[in-house]
Parts: sequence; structure tokens; C-alpha cells
Amino acid sequence: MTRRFYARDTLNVAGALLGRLLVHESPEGTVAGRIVEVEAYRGADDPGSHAFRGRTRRNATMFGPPGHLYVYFTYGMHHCSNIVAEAEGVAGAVLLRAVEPVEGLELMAMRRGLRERRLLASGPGRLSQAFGFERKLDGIDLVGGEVWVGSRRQIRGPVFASRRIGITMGRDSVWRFFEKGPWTSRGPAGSEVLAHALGGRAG
DNA sequence: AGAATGATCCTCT
DNA sequence: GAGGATCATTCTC
Repeated sequence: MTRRFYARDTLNVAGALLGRLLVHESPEGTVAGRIVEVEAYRGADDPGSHAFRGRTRRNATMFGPPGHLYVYFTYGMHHCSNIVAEAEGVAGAVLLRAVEPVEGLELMAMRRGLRERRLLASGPGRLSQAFGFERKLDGIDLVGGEVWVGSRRQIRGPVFASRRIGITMGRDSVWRFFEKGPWTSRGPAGSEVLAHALGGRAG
């Protein structure tokens, strides 16, 4: 996608990423997957966001130019990967929570240490591991680099929205968007709504 | 199907 | 020095 695609409101970018192909062409090989689950994280207006309290060394990428990868390490074990949105200087990023594995399943399985397709990338830590996203990729450009998002969009069913997973502050915002199916991480059941019922903007 | 738990380390206060 | 945008495993219904 072009820079323009990412230089928009984080919620719009989150919805527009669903159904598109996420690709990583690394020296080890190429992996790709169709994005089926994301969460929007904003800035000073979002207490659930790393950027809520302003810029730090860790979250600096969130404030940088749109269309870059924001990767951070958490829980002592896992990486989480986001795509930066909004104009440069404005914090905003879309957490990549799950993809349907499409290409490079062997490499994903090797990195993950298991072969079951449903477990390769159904969760932010799993996805990051399967795609080889680590701290050294934090800040890389998704326009013209080894990681990018494809322009074709394929949605297999209705898009749902729910509260975000794993946070305490800002938990009321309905900023998680996903397609139901085997490739999505398991969220809290029963609290989701059809995304189009929100009228495009929720909060 | 849902709840509890341990692993493990970087970042910020 | 505390806690976290998680995962896999192990438990209890």
C-alpha cells in the first residue's frame, strides 16, 4: 500500500487492513498471510495505548511517519507488531493480531516450532514469531521494504468489532476488528457486534 | 469451555 | 522495582 493509505485516522486504517495480504520477504524466505484480526491504538485520547503518556524511547515509532512497523517486546517472551498510522507527529498504530497463513507455511512452522496451521499466526505473539518480527525490525518502512501490505482485499464473511483484548485502561472502546473463523485468536465470547452496525466509527 | 499459572525481560518510574 | 497490547499447559466445571 502507499504512504497515503496509512496516513489516516488509526480506526480507518485498522478496518482497511482487514482482508489484505501481509508479506515478509526475509533472507530466510517469504511468508505471507491474510489479515483477519486487528486492534486500533491511538495517542493522548486512548488510555489503553503505549502512547497515552507521551513519547518515550520504546514507543517513538508510534509518533513517527505512517506506514512503518512498530515492534515491541512484552511479557518477557513475546513480540507484538503494529502498523503505524496517522500523520507524522501524531501517535497511532494498528496491532496485528492474526492472519490466515497463505504462503511460507514451512518457514512459519519452523519459526513457531509447531505445524498446526491454526496455531501459526492466531494471536499477536504467534503472528510476530511466525513472521520473524523482532525488535531489530522496529521502525522499518512498509513502503518499498522487505515487509509490506498488498493491495488486493479478500473478506470472507461479516466483519465484527469488540473491545480490545488484554488491556485494563481504555477497555470500553470497541476498537478490535476481526473476521470470525479458524484463523482469529480467541477473544471474550459474546461481546462482539457487527462492525457495520457501528457506522464506521466507534468509541 | 473457561480459569489459573508460570515463563521471563525490557521499559519506565 | 513493578508490571505488561501473551502463550502453552494444566486444572476444574
